[in-house]
Amino acid sequence: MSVIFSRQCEYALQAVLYLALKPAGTMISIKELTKKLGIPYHFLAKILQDLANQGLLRSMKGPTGGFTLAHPATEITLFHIVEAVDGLDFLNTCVMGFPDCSGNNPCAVHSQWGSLRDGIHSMLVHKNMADLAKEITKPEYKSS
Amino acid sequence: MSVIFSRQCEYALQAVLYLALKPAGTMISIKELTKKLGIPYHFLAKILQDLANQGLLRSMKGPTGGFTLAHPATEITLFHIVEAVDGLDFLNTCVMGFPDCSGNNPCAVHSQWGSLRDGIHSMLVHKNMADLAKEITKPEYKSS
DNA sequence: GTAATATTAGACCAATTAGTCTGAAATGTC
DNA sequence: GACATTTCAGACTAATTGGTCTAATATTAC
Repeated sequence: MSVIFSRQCEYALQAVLYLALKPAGTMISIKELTKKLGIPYHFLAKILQDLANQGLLRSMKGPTGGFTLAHPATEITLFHIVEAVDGLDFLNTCVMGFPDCSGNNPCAVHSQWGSLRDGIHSMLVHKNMADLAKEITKPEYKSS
Repeated sequence: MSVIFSRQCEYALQAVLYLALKPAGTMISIKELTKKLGIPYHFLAKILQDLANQGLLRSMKGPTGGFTLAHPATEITLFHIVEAVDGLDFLNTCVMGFPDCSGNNPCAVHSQWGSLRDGIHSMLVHKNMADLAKEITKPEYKSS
């Protein structure tokens, strides 16, 4: 199975984007997220805890508690989330799996894959959560 | 861990390319491939058997036996190999993991990812094994 | 202070992917 | 025909990822 991002990472992207749509500082519970996004409760809990530990989210316990972005939506990019969850190895390793592939010992698709990969990299770096929030049309993100 | 192709698929790409460098019809044993490419013997055996069953390779038993391309190198593309090993779901599914993402219900990066994905798709379709063979500089493919 | 509600921590289980091993079947050489 | 060499088939193990569960801790509201 070819894959770009792990399922964990997909869930993280969905959840952070959901948070980005709420007024800054609004605490959102796992319960609400899991309900709106259809992500398994405990699995999502682990992912959010991890993001909180890495400083991307802030969390608070108790009723009225939940998660919220730790930084302005404009300052959180796709890159930050992917980096935190999946890591960035895929931007530096050979697409054909050669361990020694590099500029002076390139594989047969090195340069062509290189520019595609740069396109992906650039998208990750430039798209922040505020950008994404503007483009949302999906019903699962609408109303509370 | 983000990934484009599974390890199986990477190994398949490496092995098929190796075969493409030999004169058409030359039988290459798993032993030679595993030695030159550093891929675990029995694992590679399974992958090659699978490719043979799917009609991409031809195989023969006994001494002087081995594997060879079932079609001219110009007619085997990256696309064929990826399709046979990993499948092509990643070209049709949402990069953020939304099950209902589509043209009339797009996710926030739908169109931008769409063009990157098309670039990948196009590379897979247009690069055939003969093209790749021409660009080889890697030492593991040199000499016998 | 008590109860309700939320995250936190970590052990645990299930499914998929990666990799190993063994024995059988086919083919070429002597 | 005997033997060496190869693929073939399938069971098996190991590692990673995906997902579940339980008990503890913090916070709010009464």
